Amino acid sequence: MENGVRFTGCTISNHQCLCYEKLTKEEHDFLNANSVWIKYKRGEMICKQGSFVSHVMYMEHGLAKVFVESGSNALVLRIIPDGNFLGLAAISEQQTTFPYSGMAYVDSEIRQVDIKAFRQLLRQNTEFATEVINIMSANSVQLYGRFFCLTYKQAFGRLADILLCLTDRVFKNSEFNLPLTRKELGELAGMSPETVIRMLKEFSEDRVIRMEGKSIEVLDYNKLKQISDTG
Amino acid sequence: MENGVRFTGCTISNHQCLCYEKLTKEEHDFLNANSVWIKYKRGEMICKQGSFVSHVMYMEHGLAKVFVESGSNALVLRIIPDGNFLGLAAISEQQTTFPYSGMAYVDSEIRQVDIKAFRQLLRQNTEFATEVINIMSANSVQLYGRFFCLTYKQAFGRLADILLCLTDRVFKNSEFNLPLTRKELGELAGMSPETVIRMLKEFSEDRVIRMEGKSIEVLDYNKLKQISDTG
DNA sequence: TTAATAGACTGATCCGAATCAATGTTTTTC
DNA sequence: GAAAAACATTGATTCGGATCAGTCTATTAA
Repeated sequence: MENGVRFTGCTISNHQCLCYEKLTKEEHDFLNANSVWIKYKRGEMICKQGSFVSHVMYMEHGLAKVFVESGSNALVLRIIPDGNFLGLAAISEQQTTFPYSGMAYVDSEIRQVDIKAFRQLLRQNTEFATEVINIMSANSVQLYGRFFCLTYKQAFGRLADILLCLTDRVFKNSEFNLPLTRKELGELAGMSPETVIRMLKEFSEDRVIRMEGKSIEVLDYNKLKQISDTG
Repeated sequence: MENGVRFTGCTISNHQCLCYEKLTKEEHDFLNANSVWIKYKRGEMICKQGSFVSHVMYMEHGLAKVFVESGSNALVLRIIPDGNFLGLAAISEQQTTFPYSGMAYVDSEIRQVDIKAFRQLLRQNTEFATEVINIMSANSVQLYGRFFCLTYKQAFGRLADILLCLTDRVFKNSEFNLPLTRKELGELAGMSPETVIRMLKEFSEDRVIRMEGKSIEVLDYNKLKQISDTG
């Protein structure tokens, strides 16, 4: 691949969120005093595109998608596992409304931090601000790759990307029980549910994966990588 | 449109870059002492995806594209007019190489700021850091819209977006002399050069635009907006 | 327990836009 | 100023994947 860069449609930023470690004890207490923790059930909306921003959201544990929608189309920007922010666009003073929606894939617990408190920490603790910049930067780079793949890769390459992302980053296991419908998988890979089904079937027939209802096992990891590269 | 959000494939972030105004006189001098100004001709590479990052780039005057590439495919992330950074991904300590390339559309002058000096200013001046966060945030939001459009809109809608972006934001005039080839226009709108030509011809026949070689005039702005919305 | 509904799957059809091929036109280059 | 190269244009063809329609299956609700 050219320029040492290999793009994938992977939906998870590979940045380890370290910003809380940059806070002093007092700042940490201040943060907690200005936080609430909310539980969401699978399918519940965590934030809604276009609504007013009043807080920053952090995934304590669970799994969620962050997506933009218009009409009947939805595009998943990224998926949020434990220990990540559901996007940080909200920290800009100019951004008064959410530019995306968030929805829980599984039962999840979210920490909401008051936006004013968060911004105050950004102003008073430079290390913290720098770390937040690092996170935003990593998110952007991840999105570039995903953007490229959804624009130029063919369907099977995009689906391979998502399967790799799920094994490598989300479930960290070659076998997993998918908490997503075929339609949701389609939103991730940028294709219709029917195409998802056909592609998965094809992967099964080629012994690249084994599939049984919601359970998926990656049998031939390298082949999947190859499909991702050439697709 | 739902949720008060209207996506366009527009390539320019609508954020006014204010971060230099946040600097003190001394910091400004420090910045200048750590800057060099470089002139690029049309078509010259300003930065190359995958190469080491040593500086932040700021467009003093000119026009450039920032794009990702792999194999023979290129995807324009955004275009950079006067007074904007060519992406800020470089300011993250984790990001040692450029995640994208930059190329001058027209003869341009770029200010290069030493990355260490820039990071120092980020650490010492919180207002400056906050403003940089605002810029990154605006860039992200702009990219979400562009991502959505290139994924879901049809070719004529995407091309309408680009034409609107060129009139409204780049040239700020309903008539302009396009410094881009059809191929470059295609990279912007995410389609092949042939499709660009066919669509432009169709727009001309429908009296939405007037076209004469490199010169384009938008005749029916509202129709173009409508095509952008429904496409 | 049954009805209702959402999701999974299959096959047939259609369409948007890429690709290919060929020609005309403009811009560079020597 | 001629040759070469890059770009613009047009038409024909192909194909990936969406859409549509229908069946089957698994949840969920009454």
